[in-house]
Amino acid sequence: MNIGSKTATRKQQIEKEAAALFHEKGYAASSMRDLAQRVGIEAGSLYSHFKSKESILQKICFDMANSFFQSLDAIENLGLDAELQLRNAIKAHLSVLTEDPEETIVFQNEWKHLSEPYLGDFISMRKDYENRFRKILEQGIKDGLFENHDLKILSLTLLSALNNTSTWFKKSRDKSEDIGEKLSNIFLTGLLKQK
Amino acid sequence: MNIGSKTATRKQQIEKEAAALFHEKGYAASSMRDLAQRVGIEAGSLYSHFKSKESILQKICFDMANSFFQSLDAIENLGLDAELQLRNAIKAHLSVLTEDPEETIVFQNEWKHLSEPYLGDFISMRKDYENRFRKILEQGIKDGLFENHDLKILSLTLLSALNNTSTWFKKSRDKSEDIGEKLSNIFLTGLLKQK
DNA sequence: AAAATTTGCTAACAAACGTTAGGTTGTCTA
DNA sequence: TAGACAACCTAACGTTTGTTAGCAAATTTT
Repeated sequence: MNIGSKTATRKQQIEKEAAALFHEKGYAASSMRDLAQRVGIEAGSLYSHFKSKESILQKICFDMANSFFQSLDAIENLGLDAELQLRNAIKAHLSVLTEDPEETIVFQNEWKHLSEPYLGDFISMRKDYENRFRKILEQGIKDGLFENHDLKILSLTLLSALNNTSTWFKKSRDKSEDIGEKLSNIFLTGLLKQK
Repeated sequence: MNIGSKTATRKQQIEKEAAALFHEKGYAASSMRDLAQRVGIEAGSLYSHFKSKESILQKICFDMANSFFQSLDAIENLGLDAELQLRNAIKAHLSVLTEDPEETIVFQNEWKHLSEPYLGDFISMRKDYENRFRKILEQGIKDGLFENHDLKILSLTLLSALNNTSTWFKKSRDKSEDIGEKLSNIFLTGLLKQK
């Protein structure tokens, strides 16, 4: 059965190769023949594992979405103050992102090619996730810990900065936790030396 | 001749409509027949104005790139301190971005579909632009004005935050200068109230 | 050992794609 | 007014696309 094993199944191999291909060329410009060649099989054979091209994209997008969601679950309701909660959320987000950088980029850039009802589901999941980050920032402001910045701009800025790391992160060079700490410090203490 | 006039030429109209279409569906998933229908002509007629589909993308990408470059020219070598220089650079970048939000998004997301030598030119222009932002930050650190954050992470974070505004900016609702000031404050003073 | 399932191949389909050739119409220029 | 040119149309081209049907081999389950 090979469930939970370390040897990748064909299906997993296809998914991994698809993530790399979709990342490189974009979903729409990637053909099933392209993908098949990378895997080392014929185009038609892909349909023994996925029922359509879009279903591969769906798998990548929703697997990543679930990973990001779960990474936040472990942090909330721990009674931490806003600063620690934010530092942990940043660390958690980057941990998921750096584990699968190519899947993350596909998740970020290619979701618009999902068809309904997947598209709607995806968008609302994304909105929920943004809201959970916003809640942390809101709490920090309420508690008088954070400056009273514009909440919408603040949360979107933070998330865009986190997500952008996927474009330059290299597993062989960068450490997820280092980046997390540096990003946390940038946002928490700001650029100016004296206040 | 209509040069410099306010009535858009067909070519400009096609470019505008292409930006909207490429933004909505992505370059690869947008067909010339799609585009022609939006303009109100037949697909073949597009070739009286552009010699290929890619040449439309080239026009959009390099026009935007030039706009962003020029917006920085006016700021450098004015003898401003790093904080003011940064505030002005942010304002300038957002001014260009908010003037043509859809072109900006295409510029950001679809450049990978350029072929050589345009692709290489584009990438090096992008790198140059990033470096000019980095220089401002570097100067601020050297002068003891800014905290000694990781320069690479800092500059990429700042630019990603700026660029991300194109995804939610609405001309009817948002003011470019407001966003610039709020973003500047977030980055300059940070989240924490006391140091 | 028989049966069922998984995995893959080949060949082909209908549709959509970017692009071109050749012709028509209208408008500006000499 | 004659000619040049720009803008647009129709029709078609060769390619590539996602996907399916039918079949073969291998592997797993019963």
